[in-house]
Amino acid sequence: MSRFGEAWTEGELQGVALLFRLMGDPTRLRILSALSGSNLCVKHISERVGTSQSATSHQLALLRRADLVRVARSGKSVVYSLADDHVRQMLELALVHEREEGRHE
Amino acid sequence: MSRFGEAWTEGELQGVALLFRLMGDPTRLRILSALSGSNLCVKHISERVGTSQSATSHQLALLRRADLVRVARSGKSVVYSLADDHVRQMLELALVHEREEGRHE
DNA sequence: TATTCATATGAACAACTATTCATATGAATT
DNA sequence: AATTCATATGAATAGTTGTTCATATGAATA
Repeated sequence: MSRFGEAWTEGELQGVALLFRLMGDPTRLRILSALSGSNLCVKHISERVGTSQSATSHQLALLRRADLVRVARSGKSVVYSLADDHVRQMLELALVHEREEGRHE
Repeated sequence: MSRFGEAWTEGELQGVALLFRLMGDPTRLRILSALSGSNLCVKHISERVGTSQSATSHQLALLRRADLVRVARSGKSVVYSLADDHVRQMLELALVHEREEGRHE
């Protein structure tokens, strides 16, 4: 479990880098964090996160393309949810790490 | 375990965002991936990752400040290692996620 | 089918960041 | 103490990216 370091192909490395990069933006992280609580439509995400409809949609498109979130239509609105449990686990791990290092007031 | 979404403070959010952002750069990810195999000095990291000594050192400084890696002097060289097991786990989770989604050739 | 409402998309600009090149630092060895 | 070798740092530049504003799309309802 500790020696998977050498096994990365170039494609995997780029993919994982993209994944982390996408999670590393405050707006997108807020979106993911919101979605970790409940599935939400774009409007609600936008309100909750505090970003414009357009900005929210742009970011959701990125998250969608990277399979970090899933989409489903419900009536007039489009509902987003976290792609799977890995995403949830990564968010949680990062939070735990952050709290342990404790570099925030 | 699935309802920690609301609990994020601003400081935590920024901290976690920084964490992911740092892991989201190909060069830094290569560094972390290399360190997940074994502890290495700057020179060896530089060779292994294929970046200049300067670039490597700059990136290591960022990783160090965010507590993603640890430092120890050994003779003339400075040896870097992953900060803790959370980092290793995050790398592994991301890789698993990436492989499952399988968007790489 | 016409209209509406929610979401998506495109172009452009501002802000951020990774690398390079040059040089500084500083522990270890002589 | 002087020198060397590994690492760190600073400034500048080029490339990347998030937001805004304007507008397009398109499913759902009347």
